[in-house]
Amino acid sequence: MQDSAENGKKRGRSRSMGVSMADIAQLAKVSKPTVSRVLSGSPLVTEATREHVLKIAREHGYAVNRNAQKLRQTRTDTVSVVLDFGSYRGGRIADPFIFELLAGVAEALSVRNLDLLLSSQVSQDARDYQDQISARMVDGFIFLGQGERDPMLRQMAKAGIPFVVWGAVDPTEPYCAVGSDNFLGGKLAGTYFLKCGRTRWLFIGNDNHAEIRMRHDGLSAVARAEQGRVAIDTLTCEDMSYVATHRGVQDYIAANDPPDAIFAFSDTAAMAAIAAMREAGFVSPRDYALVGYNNIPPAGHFTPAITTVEQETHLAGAILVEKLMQMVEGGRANSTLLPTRLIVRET
Amino acid sequence: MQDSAENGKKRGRSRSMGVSMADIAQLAKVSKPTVSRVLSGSPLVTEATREHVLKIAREHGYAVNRNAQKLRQTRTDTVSVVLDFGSYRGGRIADPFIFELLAGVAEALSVRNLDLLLSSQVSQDARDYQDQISARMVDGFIFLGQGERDPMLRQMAKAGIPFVVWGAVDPTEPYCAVGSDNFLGGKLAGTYFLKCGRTRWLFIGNDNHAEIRMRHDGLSAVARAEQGRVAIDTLTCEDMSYVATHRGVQDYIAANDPPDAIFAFSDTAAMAAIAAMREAGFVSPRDYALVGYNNIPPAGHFTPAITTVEQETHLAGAILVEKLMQMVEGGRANSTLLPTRLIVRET
DNA sequence: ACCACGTCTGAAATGCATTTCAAGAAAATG
DNA sequence: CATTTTCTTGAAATGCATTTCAGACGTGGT
Repeated sequence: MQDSAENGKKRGRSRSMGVSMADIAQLAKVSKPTVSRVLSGSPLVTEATREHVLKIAREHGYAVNRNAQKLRQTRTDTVSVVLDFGSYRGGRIADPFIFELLAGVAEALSVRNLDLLLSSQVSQDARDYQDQISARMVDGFIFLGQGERDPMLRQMAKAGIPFVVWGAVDPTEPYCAVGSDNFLGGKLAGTYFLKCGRTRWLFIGNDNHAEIRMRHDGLSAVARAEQGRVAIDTLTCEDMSYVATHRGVQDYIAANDPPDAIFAFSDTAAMAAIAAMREAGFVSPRDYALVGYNNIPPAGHFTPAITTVEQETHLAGAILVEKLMQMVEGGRANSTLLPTRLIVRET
Repeated sequence: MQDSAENGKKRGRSRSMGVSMADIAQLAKVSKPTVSRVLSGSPLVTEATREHVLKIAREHGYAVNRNAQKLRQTRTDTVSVVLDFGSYRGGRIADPFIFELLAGVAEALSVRNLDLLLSSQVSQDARDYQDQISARMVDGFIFLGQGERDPMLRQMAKAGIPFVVWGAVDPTEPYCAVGSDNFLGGKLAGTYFLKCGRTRWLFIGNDNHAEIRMRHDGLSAVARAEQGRVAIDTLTCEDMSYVATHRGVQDYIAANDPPDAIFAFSDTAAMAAIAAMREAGFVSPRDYALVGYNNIPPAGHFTPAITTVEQETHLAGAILVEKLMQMVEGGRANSTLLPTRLIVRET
């Protein structure tokens, strides 16, 4: 008693158990390897055999057992996408940007016929990711936003775990990151502020996040070049939620001179800033210039429309997947900056 | 030559191949079943054995091969979440609501230690889903939004494929759906319009989508009860994107008397309507009452703030997963309406 | 007519963990 | 002390597809 085909014979038919390749082989009067070859599109079978087997397989609604398949093969053709929902759920703010990014990745994976395993339970321990590789669950990881887990990512890179990151591109980091040119993004915002003649700038964002820090640096660089003609201040909110940002701005303008330019780390944060400023009687663009980040769909339709730095999510997904697969196949992949530009909206 | 442990012996050690359970068993001087029991937390092993094996396993970074595991077991502990990114990408509108729903489902799955396979490549053929079950890829499906695929869902239900749907709850359908009480949602909007003294209502939405049709029906029921005191019209846009809705409303008000109340199928659509109306000189709430749907985070911060029907995404996720697992375990599950209420915002 | 070579197909080995069944050891009972 | 239970543990069978390797069949060459 070896194969389920024989089983079937010995212990009566349709046991409500699924059919196996052996069953199809028997029915088609060929061997398992032949069925396997047909189903995987191998050119080593005659057209006649191929059609015959295919017909039988279809008739019986047979589908290759993916677990047996993956067990035998080395690759899993599955990619884990790690997305920290938690950090977005704070204050019920699901930034649409991340969603678009996810859609971009999903699309790119499906083009290559790879499965997408979505991890929402985010671990800070490199070992957990190593385990998933060892367990042959996935071929690699795509991190959407590196958040504050840089040290872990370095460790993972050292361990040779294939992964790519959407986020800050820092050539000194040992891993492959793809992202917009955050430093340039910051400079674009600063240049825009100068063009609008603004001199009291406020940066909203948390420097613990590498992406955001680089935007901050870009903005600061422009300010510094003005040699004292521009004052720049920073507001770090408790978390990245709408609510925290809203409160943060309220508190800020209660305690300080109001800024005449605000650069927020995201369009969502920009919306929060707009609301808080309006409550205090300041409206953009009359009283202050505003720049957000991401160019999420509502940004253009908000009142006021939000000037913002665009991120190309579709392209991002394609590149992330491409880089990851390079690594999975044993190659190296280097970080990439995506085209980054300012979308000016002056209602 | 049977087990990889023996293999190891015969063809030299660390072949850069992963360690298997047999290896751990050998190292720990126990048998494979014992290791298996330890790793699956079976109570049939002594505490001493457990710790000893665990220690060795950890030392060697061993993780159970999930493919071998799933091959042997019947369950896959994986759920496929089907989400038609495509239909949202039209016009680059990623409705944050779907994202929140996804987050809710992801959270609920992770609580139960189930993996989430995200399918973005949406098939209209029931057989493709049957294949995924036959291939032991997943235990069942969660459809986020039934869109226009009702017939297929019926077929799937008949075939006994375990799945649940977020969307319209229709007791006459043979499958399990979870969703807000769309009819009630429509009635709430109508009642609100009456309270505001509005008499020329416009419904924006496509009746091909069951959810939306039911909202329409709810609204119409209220209008009908007014016996002619209320006029109600419908605007069906080309697709559900922001852009199409915006253009649709523009065209509508160019050709018709402007409505004094608008009920839009989503908050995103509501935003589009607001923009189009404003361009024509009408502002809410002065000139017209507006009700959206979903209560997405920006709705409360938009100008004007959007009155909307709330959907509880977190609860939705939990219920969807619970129902699905009931079905996977062979039980039946019946459709459920979630609490549905109007969030009134009058800026 | 015989050998070489190319094409197609099949038997057996392989990847790895779980489950069943039975046996051995230890503890409880008479 | 003999015997019945109760725990622990292990050997072997099982789930299923892919890959390697060797064999079969047919065709072109001499």
